[in-house]
Amino acid sequence: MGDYKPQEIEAKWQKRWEEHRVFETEAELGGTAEVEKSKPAPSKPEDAAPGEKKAQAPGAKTAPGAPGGKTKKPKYYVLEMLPYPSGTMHMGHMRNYTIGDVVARVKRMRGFNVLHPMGWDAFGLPAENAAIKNKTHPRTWTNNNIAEFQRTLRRFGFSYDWRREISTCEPEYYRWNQWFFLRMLERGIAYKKKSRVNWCPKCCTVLANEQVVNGGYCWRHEDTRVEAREIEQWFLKTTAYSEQLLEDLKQLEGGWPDRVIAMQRNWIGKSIGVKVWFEVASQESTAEGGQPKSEGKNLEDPGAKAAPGASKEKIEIFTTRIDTIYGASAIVLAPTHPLVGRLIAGTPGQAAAEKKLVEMKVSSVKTEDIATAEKDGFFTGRYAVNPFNGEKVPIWVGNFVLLEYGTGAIMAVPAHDERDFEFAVKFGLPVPVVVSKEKSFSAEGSEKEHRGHGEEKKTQAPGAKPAPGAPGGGNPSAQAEVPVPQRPFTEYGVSVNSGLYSGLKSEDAIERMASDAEAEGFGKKETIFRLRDWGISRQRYWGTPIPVIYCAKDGMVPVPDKDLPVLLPANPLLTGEGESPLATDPEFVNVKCPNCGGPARRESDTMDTFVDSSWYFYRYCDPRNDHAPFDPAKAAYWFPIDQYIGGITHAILHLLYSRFWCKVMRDLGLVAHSEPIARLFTQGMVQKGGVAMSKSRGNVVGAEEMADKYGADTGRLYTLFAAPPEKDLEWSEESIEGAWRFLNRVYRMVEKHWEKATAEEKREDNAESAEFAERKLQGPGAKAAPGAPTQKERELLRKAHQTLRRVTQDFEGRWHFNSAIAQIMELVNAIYAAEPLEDGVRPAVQKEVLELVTLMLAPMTPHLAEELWEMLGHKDGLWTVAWPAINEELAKEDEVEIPVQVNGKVRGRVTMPPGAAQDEVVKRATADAGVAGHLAGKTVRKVIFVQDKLLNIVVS
RNA sequence: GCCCGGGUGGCGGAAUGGCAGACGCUGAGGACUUAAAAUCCUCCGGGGAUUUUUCCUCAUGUGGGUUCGACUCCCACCCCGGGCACCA
Repeated sequence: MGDYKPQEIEAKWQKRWEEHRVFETEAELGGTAEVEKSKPAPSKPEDAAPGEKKAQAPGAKTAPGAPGGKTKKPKYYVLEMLPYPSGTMHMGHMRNYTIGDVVARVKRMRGFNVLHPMGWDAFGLPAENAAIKNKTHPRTWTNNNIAEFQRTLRRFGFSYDWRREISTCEPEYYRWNQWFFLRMLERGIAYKKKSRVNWCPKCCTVLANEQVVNGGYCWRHEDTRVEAREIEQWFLKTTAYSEQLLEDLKQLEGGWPDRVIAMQRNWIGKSIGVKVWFEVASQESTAEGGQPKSEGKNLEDPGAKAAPGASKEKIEIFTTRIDTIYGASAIVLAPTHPLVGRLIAGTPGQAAAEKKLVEMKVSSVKTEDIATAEKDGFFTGRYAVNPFNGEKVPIWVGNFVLLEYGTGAIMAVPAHDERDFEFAVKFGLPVPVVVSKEKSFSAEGSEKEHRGHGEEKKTQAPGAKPAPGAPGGGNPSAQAEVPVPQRPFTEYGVSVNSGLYSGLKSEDAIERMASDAEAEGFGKKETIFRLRDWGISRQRYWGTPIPVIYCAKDGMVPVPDKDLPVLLPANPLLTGEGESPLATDPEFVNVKCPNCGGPARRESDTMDTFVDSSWYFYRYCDPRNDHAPFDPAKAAYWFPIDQYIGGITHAILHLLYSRFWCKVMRDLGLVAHSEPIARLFTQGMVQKGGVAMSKSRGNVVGAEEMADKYGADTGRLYTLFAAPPEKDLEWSEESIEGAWRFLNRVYRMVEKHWEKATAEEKREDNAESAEFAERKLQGPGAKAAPGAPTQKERELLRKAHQTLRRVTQDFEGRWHFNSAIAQIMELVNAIYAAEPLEDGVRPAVQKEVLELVTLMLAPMTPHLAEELWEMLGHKDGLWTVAWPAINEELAKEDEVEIPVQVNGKVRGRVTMPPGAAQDEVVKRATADAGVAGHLAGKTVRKVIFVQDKLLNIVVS
């Protein structure tokens, strides 16, 4: 007799699991041993490499990957997101891995060949920064952290196949990043371009757009504003897959949380519209006084004719609402638009415009302001011609137009766009209405066929003075036939004041006008995406070197496959400032050209670490392959991932890049599928004091300290019980005490009965142990104890099997681990309530009930469950036992209590055998005094009867 | 502004059309103990009636609706959290 000592129990079973290689996958393909034969992960300074120590454990079962041992089990791939080994493991990690581990263990008990691997997202800035600070090597820092993190993971008994461990900073891994890069380079998916980039002065490196958060701050340093710089960068053409990335989201519906799909869709940002070219009117024409020409779609501008030598600039705009083009009262260019300089050259206001432009360019860098900034802009002094009606519209520059999106130029339609309306109000541009909500109005408006007079309908924005560029200003007789809108009307309606198109519904107008624009040669239907290409260049040391060489003679030359991997130099000079550390290392940089053998220079950028995590889950299928990233046959067996589990923080970046990578691999012929992850689960955060745990807030609870205090099983149980897994979890010391008490209560319960139960049972049946396990696999039919069961036995067995039914459901379907635990607690309470068990419950039944409790707890508190299983007299580990089958016969109720309602209020209860017919229930119910009282003197209108559930008598 | 979540006792939460508050925490009381801890047992949403057993009534953010019956479904609104945001 002793107490529950989690530390002892946990160490004992972890050792045994390892000896018996319990968590290793079975061979997915016939033939060779899969993982063992290959080399262990190299260059781990202290930690013994995985795969070594279990070579010949005494009493080990046949190696799962033994030759010819192809498994017949169905596969199941469950994966938690690759951790960055930042040192200590906190409760957020712990919760993530606990959920995954329960799933993995349940699936194993249900007869699946489970792949449940773990590895390290080992490249990245913190290692480099720590190395600079502590004057160590990033590899040393990283590997120390990995060792620490791994020790903690093992302490929690997570059921990983450690043979498959990978670390992305090892050349054996990152050489395949380089290999993929070269394949992408061959296909034009990887390319280099000069671009304005986000520069974090703290990281001293370039950030991806996605890494810029909160409107202009570094995602790592939320207090540091990102600056803009122009640098040559490597990009991966994610935009080549925009349409597929969007389209294939449909495949994920049902398997992924709706909000993640929504966020991805939002991020990709598809817009269907039209590009339209507006010709720029010559300056002479502008000087003429700007009387617009009204020859319909003949675009020849008189000014342009008058000066045939003048170049005809065209401004390309993009719009999703071409139906509003008759309401365009300006063209607005981004301040950084390349045409701006040429347009203002030679205009009277050139000097002022240039000054203004500089101001706007500076302020637009401060992205923080953009969201809240007031609309700003200026008139260039030039006009463009609306190709639909030949009308001249002023060309403006506006701070709200982004060069990066669309064409960097828009047509401003104030009457039908919020943003344009705001701009027009501020600068006094006209607000011509060209879409009406009502049909009758449109008929009226479309009567004037001479489009050239469209401007007569234009009205000044309320309270605004005519702007210099407002054509309405040149027409003093303009009068408001159409009321000045107070708000822009942005919905679809019916076109008005739109020439030939007046009277059309917006949908039809868009279609017709787009087609006409194409036919006339001044427009093109176009779909644009918000998604940008993925900038992967980083000017840092601790990442994958980009395998490219620059030769004075041959230009850019890819590193040949045979020369991979391009290794990181062993001893970099890390300062954290200035140029990339690789660029200043002559041994790394100076290289012979692979083509001509002449002197050349190596690329010194390294890759974004999101590259590492975009395909790592394929490597787990074949982690030691040294001639390919993985064997396609193995990936075909394991993929797609059946269940991926991680934080919502990766809803966009990591998952989008992973989806992109998969499609590239598909096009390379490596995989046949288009989506790598069939099901995604995003667990909630662990909070303390209502906020996420973080070092800066100082509210972190370490996994290690919790294991010290209560043991791993209590920690696991607590995180599962305290909240449903998708919701945030508020850390509570009191609640964890509750979990601890419960496990002690279970332990005491089993301890009290095991000795007697097993001893007596041996007399009855000394082959019980083996047979029990066998029976579990065969399904229902608890071994009938000789003689008729007692009432107490029936009740206990019923409760046990009912619990099993609910717990099975909670594990399989909804992942309501908290209510599964609540059910088991109820069962344990029922067993306590039935004490003394000796009184009326035979040992075999005692044992059956206790075994069910143990088996149901096994996925959640595996160490304790193993210990209890052993206490209950089993020689073979619990890991050999299948999930128990529900015995519906035993679970069935003898009688049910049916609430009886009168007019929907419970007025009594009757106890009936299950399946009792309505007549009988009504008969019994009306005999009930409480019910009868409410029926007296009333007429029964209706009787609602739900078998075994409820009776409702409606009276009046 | 747009798009997602969410709102139930002192607290975490359960119930997805059928007895609201399972299970746990906290709190109160009792048993055991010289005592404490641990353990075991009982009670614990508000209001009211009743000596007690018990009964009535209100209650799942607010207001409507559908239904014999609504935490659950529908409409409108309020509040909280998250994501996106001059996206043309």
